[in-house]
Amino acid sequence: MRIVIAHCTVDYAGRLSSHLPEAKRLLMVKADGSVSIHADDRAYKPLNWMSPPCVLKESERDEDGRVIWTVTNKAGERLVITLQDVELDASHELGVDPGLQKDGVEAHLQELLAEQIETLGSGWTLVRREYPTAIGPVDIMARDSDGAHVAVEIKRRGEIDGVEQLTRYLELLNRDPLLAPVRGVFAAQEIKPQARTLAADRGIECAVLDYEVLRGMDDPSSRLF
Amino acid sequence: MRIVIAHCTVDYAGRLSSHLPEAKRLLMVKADGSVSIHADDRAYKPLNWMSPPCVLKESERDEDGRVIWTVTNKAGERLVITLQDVELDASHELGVDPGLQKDGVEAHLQELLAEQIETLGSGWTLVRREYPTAIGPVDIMARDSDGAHVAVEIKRRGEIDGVEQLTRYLELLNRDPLLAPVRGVFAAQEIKPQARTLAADRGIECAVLDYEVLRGMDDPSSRLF
DNA sequence: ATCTCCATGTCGTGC
DNA sequence: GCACGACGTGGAGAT
Repeated sequence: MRIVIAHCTVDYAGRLSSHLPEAKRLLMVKADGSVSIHADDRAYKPLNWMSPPCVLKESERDEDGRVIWTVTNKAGERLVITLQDVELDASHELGVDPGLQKDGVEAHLQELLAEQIETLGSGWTLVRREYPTAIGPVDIMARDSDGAHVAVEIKRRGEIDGVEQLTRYLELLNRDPLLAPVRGVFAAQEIKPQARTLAADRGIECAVLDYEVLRGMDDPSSRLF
Repeated sequence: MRIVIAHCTVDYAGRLSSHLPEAKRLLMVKADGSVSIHADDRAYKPLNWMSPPCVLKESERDEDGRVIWTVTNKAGERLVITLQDVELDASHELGVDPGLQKDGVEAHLQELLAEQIETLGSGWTLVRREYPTAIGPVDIMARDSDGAHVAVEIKRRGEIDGVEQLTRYLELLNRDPLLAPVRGVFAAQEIKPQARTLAADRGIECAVLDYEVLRGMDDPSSRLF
């Protein structure tokens, strides 16, 4: 990884056009060739960048001490950086990162809820996770205590688009006489009021999931029986 | 801005839990207090981060030469970084950035299309941009050559959620007897097949916009009259 | 503070 | 390769 701190101007032409007036900034060149330009605020987002795969060409220093970096990719996007007054230019070998281990995302919720489908209703049974349909997989397909099918859409945060998604699935599933009528359950750790209202309007039930409880139930050390 | 290159392990507990095993990484502390941790690949995304506003507390060096950074925010999210073998620790004053100037985003498309609404149909007239409704503004409200209202949703890339959005607007607008019937046009630089299919199913027309042409038409230097 | 929607979204995954 | 959905989405603007 190469870290440069310098005054620079930047022009990007690609999916849009953009320009950065001259200012002192951080330039980061990574081992995969990618380049990003950071200001002194916002942890996450660089002001400008080029994602890999891409190629950086560095010009000779001109009579005013300027250097031009031209970063291009296959799609014809182009990032041109003009540097001057370089304060820092450091290269460090970082090696391959072992990567981030995550816990608590939607996949976990789905796993836990599938194992404990009775959380949603007594006597309910799991048909399968990722139940395939023509327009994509339903997170969980289950049957209620009467044997009727229930399509469950799981979100970490339940918002309107999740309800729309489930609505599309239900519309399709209910066209299948072997399945219809299919009930819908919108399950999330948190459900926004607007989503709850829309769900009610569509005849979709809502269920708020408690990740800690689901995980606790799943944790053998916490089981009483 | 403070740049540190060091071996570190990272634990995050907040919206999810995550862990980074020990490896050499770049740590960036910005003037707004935000912290991000970068590996040597992917230009855009840090492995881990804490967005401002947040507070960084740095421990004393322990007997093994380790330092612990604890970054917390108001919401109770917590990022704990254990550093050792610090290779670089550099601070640079960057100042406030003048910011990015953009050209070619949805706002521009909307502006240009509003000026040239006849692109969508001969004899069409603009009612207004950002036409207000109870559930949010419609990008463009127009009238066709028969005087019928047309709601136009503009996207850079037309996907399903854009069609859903327009559908919600149309549902609402068509309840107003002073407006109904309201036609819908889904306009984008590129429309995904699934979105096109859904739009057709909902009786919504699609229009592919050419940004260069719209801009060219708007550019006084290119006008012939 | 909350809600909404855009984004050069990025990133993984399944086809 | 394309398409779809999740993301600690982030970030900006309006209510």
